[in-house]
Amino acid sequence: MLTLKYIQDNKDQVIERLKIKRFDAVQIVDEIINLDNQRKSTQVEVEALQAEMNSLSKEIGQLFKSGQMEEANKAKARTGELKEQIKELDTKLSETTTKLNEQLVQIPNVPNEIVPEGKGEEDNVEVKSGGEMPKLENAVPHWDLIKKYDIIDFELGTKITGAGFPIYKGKGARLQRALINFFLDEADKAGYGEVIPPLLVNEDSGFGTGQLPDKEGQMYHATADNLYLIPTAEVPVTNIFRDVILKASELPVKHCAYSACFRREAGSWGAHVRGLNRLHQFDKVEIVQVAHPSESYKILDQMVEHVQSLVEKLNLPWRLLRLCGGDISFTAALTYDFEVYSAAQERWLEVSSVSNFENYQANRLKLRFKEDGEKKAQLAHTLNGSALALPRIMAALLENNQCEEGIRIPEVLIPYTGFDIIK
RNA sequence: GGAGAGAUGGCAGAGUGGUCGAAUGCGGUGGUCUUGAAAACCAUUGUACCGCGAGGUACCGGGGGUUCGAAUCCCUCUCUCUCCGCCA
Repeated sequence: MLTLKYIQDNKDQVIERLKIKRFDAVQIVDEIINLDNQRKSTQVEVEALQAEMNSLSKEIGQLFKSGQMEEANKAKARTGELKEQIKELDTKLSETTTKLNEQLVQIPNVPNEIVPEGKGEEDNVEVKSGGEMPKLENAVPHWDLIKKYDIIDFELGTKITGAGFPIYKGKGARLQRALINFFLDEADKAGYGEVIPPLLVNEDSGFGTGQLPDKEGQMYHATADNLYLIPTAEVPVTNIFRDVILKASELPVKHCAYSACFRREAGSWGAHVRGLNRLHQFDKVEIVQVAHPSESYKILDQMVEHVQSLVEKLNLPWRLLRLCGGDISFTAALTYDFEVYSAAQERWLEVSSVSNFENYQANRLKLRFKEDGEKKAQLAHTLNGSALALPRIMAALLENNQCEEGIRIPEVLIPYTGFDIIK
């Protein structure tokens, strides 16, 4: 969430910039400022009373000690009213604080200046692109290829779990594992320390990265234990740093993680979601960084370059989009999407989303750092990106590399798969 | 799953109703000494909010209660450890 101070100091700017995210902040910002003023004045009142109570209690203690019972009891009588008042104001204070936080959490992150205006996908701006478009005639879509070569079985997954939980088989499973290992190795080379995080997280973690309370319905919820299945490794990995104060010299912290990801995708089924295009469970390698605020945009570029190197090594035609205000997520300040071209579907598929959250997540996480010699901790910046999400990469690889003999495996993956063609 | 013990500052570990935001040790930081370092010695060392400041308030796992007053007593939740059971 945004910090109160930022909202107070930049009220007009916040309202103006959030228009790009198509969020009308006029009313809520006023309400927040009002609530905070109310909170402050109530707090001042309570604390004055508490101070009085504290000193009175000390007096009483002294009186008892020196045996002045009568005086002591007289003083005790005075505390009753104070107690009442404190209790009343205390309730008011916590109510105000709760309301304030409820409002604060509802304001999206302020987009960076370079976020383009726009309503949705169609207004995203292409920044750059690369790779060669495959020249194929009568390209077969991946959902037919996987049947032909028996490498992924959707029906079997449906039987065992439900739609959107495919079973990878034989060379399909092997290719999946090859991609995971390739992505992890590349991340390792780029200096990202690997972690294997839990796949279920508690409520605090869901809140820390912004999935809760906003996107509650998007996550699978294990209600018996009140745990959520992670929609992305971003959640557990970023939450490593919840309530942490780092040294400035430790920044940036770089992590990567492979995990299965679980998404309910409620209400989002329809056209364009055949085959591997949209799943309830999928694999992804995620990269996460905690950065110094002065460096976070430089680091965002580095992360984009890292992802670019991956799609290039896989020989996939790619393009990089800067998300417009209408398409960028609630918590991000700036997001780049990578898309790869899928030859048979003749469309671009999103395979990575790389974002700078500035201090929006850090403020929820209480993730701070201290400058050398400084006493005051300040909020760090968090960033993350997919590097990469597997299913659509798989889809594009299968479709783009199909030929008479079978499906050719990209050079870089052969050491991982142990075969160079699926036939 | 059953029984018991526990949760205190970066760490270890005192503190069982007031003088406790909290002893002591270690660690960290600054300094003295030294050619430099180590050792020793001295000082300093939690977070947040309010206030221009002096200062005030809150926090001893979370929440609630008793009391004029709670780290300390009571209830409850979570977590950790030990033993038993089950188990990859």
